[in-house]
Amino acid sequence: MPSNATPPARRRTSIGSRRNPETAAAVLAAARELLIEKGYAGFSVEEVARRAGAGKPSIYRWWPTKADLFVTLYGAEKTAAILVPDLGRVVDDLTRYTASLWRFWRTNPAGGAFRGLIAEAQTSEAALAALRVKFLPERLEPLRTIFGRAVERNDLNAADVEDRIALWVGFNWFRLLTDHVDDDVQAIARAMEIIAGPRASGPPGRPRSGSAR
Amino acid sequence: MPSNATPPARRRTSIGSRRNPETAAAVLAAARELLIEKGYAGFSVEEVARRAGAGKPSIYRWWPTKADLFVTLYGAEKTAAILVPDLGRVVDDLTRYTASLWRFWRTNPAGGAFRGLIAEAQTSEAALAALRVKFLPERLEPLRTIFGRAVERNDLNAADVEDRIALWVGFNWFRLLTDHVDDDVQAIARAMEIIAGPRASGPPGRPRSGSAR
Amino acid sequence: MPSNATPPARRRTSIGSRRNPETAAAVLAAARELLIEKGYAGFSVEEVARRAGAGKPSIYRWWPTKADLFVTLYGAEKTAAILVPDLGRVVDDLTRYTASLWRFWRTNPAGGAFRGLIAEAQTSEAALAALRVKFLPERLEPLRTIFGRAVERNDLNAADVEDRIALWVGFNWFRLLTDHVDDDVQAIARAMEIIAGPRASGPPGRPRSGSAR
Amino acid sequence: MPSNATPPARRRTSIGSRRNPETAAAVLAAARELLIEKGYAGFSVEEVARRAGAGKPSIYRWWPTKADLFVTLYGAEKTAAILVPDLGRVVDDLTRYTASLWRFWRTNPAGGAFRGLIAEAQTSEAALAALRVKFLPERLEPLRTIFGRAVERNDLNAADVEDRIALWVGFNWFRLLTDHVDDDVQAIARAMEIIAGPRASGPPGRPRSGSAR
DNA sequence: ACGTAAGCGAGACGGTACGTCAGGTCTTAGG
DNA sequence: CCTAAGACCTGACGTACCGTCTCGCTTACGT
Repeated sequence: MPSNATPPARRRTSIGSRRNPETAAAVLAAARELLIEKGYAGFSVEEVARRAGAGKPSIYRWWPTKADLFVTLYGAEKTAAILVPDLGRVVDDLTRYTASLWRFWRTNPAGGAFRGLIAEAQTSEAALAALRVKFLPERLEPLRTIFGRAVERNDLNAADVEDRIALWVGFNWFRLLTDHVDDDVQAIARAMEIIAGPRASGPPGRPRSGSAR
Repeated sequence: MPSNATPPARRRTSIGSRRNPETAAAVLAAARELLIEKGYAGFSVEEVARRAGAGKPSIYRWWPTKADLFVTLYGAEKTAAILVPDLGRVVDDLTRYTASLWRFWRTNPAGGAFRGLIAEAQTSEAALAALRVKFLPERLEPLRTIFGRAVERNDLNAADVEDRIALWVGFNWFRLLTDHVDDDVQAIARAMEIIAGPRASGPPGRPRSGSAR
Repeated sequence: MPSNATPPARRRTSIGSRRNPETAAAVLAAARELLIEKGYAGFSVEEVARRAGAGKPSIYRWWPTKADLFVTLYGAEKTAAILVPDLGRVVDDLTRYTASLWRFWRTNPAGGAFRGLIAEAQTSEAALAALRVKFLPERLEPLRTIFGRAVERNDLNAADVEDRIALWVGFNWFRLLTDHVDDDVQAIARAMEIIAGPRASGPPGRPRSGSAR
Repeated sequence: MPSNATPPARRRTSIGSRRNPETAAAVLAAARELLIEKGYAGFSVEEVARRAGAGKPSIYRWWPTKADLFVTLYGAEKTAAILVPDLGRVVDDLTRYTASLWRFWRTNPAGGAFRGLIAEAQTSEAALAALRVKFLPERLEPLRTIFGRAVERNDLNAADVEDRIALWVGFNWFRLLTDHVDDDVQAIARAMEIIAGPRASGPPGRPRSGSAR
């Protein structure tokens, strides 16, 4: 995608009654830049339109919600970004994947886009729906893959997976939303060891032995 | 303080050169109601001022940021709300405490206030700082108590506590921000069992023996 | 022409390299209906195209200006609508003709079309020219006929006619533009008696013999 | 009123909870200029706000409708503009007053404002109401004065006045809306002679004694 | 008989303006 | 010196139309 965004943007003209991919690209490029420059605060559809040399209605035609724009933006960045590791041990996979994800969040506008999406979801019902229905299921695929392998290896109980995924997501959100997605791999690893660890079950008072799985 | 908030609010006048506690109360009451009625979306300082029969500047004088208002509001609600259970087993304590917290979030404006604070923190550096410095440490005291007891009982390693707290916080945020703070105690318990469970450590390929701590 | 306009409109396709009269008819029918339904306010080319099942460019091809559309529309309605009365007395002719015209304006889209044309002329130089050059002269023919007969009868001076026509036009516009084209024939008659009456001339101070009471 | 309008407009600061007259003045000045520069076409609240260095909401607060803005604008110009002549003969008074009015329309933005008001009334019900209720009655006072004197002199029948006023208004609108408010006093005088002349009444077929030329 | 030229529905596009909403600042008047 | 009140600027929101443009189709006409 050419960086034809910020200056008034070379004149694009309509290509008729089908969507103009150049326009879409220009909008996304402008949104990307804006996110880098100003973060989620200071992000506005108005400004995106200005930079992209697009009309606001053209943006609203394709992204009826700011959230939709963030989703697309995030998707565009994520494409071909993070490999799902397969190191034979679930904690290692989780740690590496999480560390990669955080690096991605730190170095791309994606992190900002995601923060924006979550913030938006607090304000708009539509954004919340987008987050829950369109975004999360798709983005959690890698996690399911990693945990799925662990289940196949009999390292984890299949019934646990959703709970562990919820913990993983929460951990990541917490760090992202408090702007703490650093590169402390040790800290990540420690959290992952708990997420992937055995349950603390058994009779009260005795935290149990031979626990999980 | 009388609940004189929502209707045009009985006329308050200045009480001279000292802060008028009635005004502060009316503002908080109005904010409270608004949060209950419409949630964080649909919350605006403008509307609070309208309901409280106060001027916006009066609000901004005492709560320079929306986030400050949320902090006060959340604090006012939480006070004297949730007991820290002591059932002798960390999972049980966590489960009960979490369930209580979620009920609190569902039934008080507190949930909305907290969502608002987090959302605000994505936009404003000041709010983020407030969230991290003033808010979180204070609100996590109960958790430290619960985990502290477990450490004393030798059920958990002291070095783990911060990691487990982070997981617990993330889990709660995730649920809150996706509007999923239901009363499924089973689900809570399952998550808590993982949070309080042993680590998955040990040599690669061997998911651990004699695991946690 | 079938009244196939408002519902999505039976599919018309091109009839080759000549103008498709069905399309023109559908556009005019849709414009007609829209004007009846909503009046000039609420009239938009967009909506006409929607109702006619026509493309906007097809409309702009044949009516480069909204004003042109109104002109056509008004012309189409007026055709074969109002007879020029010949009652032997100019006031009676004027009164009857004016009353007929107002009824026509009330019951046809014509009134809306004319209001639209005048309004458009305030915005567009082209529309103003159309109004002055194409429209007015043609539409005033009946008036010239009526006054012409009066001149032949020696009831009026030929030199007066244009002035009286201007007064008549103004009176009608005033009523149309303030949405007051009612059916109060008495009021019309009174105005016509003045328009067709003798001039108030004579030396200053002496309003002239036999004059106004 | 200083011409402090077009450049971003020297920074005005609020004077507290009472309307800022500087703002009102700046808005009106900007509107005035815009009307002169571009006429009614090309007039937009947006542009007025831009030039006045005012926020759109500030404008809408005080002039809820574009029409209201035109009314104020017209009023501001008219103030101290046209004297009501008293020459002893109604035709002379009308002619002189009308000629003055047209000159005023030609040389001030007022003409544009009035055209805008009328055009607006075709589009918005509110504007139409403003035109009929607020504007016209007030602006026709001079006419009532002139005709009132004629009635007192027994030159005219009191019952005629409203009809003659309607004709006068229509004549003026016609000329204004077709951009024909020239300075042909002869033409004005001829029209006024008819407006102020005797009625053409009497038995059908006999246009009444002493009548038309 | 067939290529070309035009008309057509469709609808995306860049724009401009609309009227509204909220944020946060400022000033007044008064206690 | 604080307070209530609300005007103010700013800037974004999402919507409605404007008039232009291009597509891909269909048809009639001229060769």
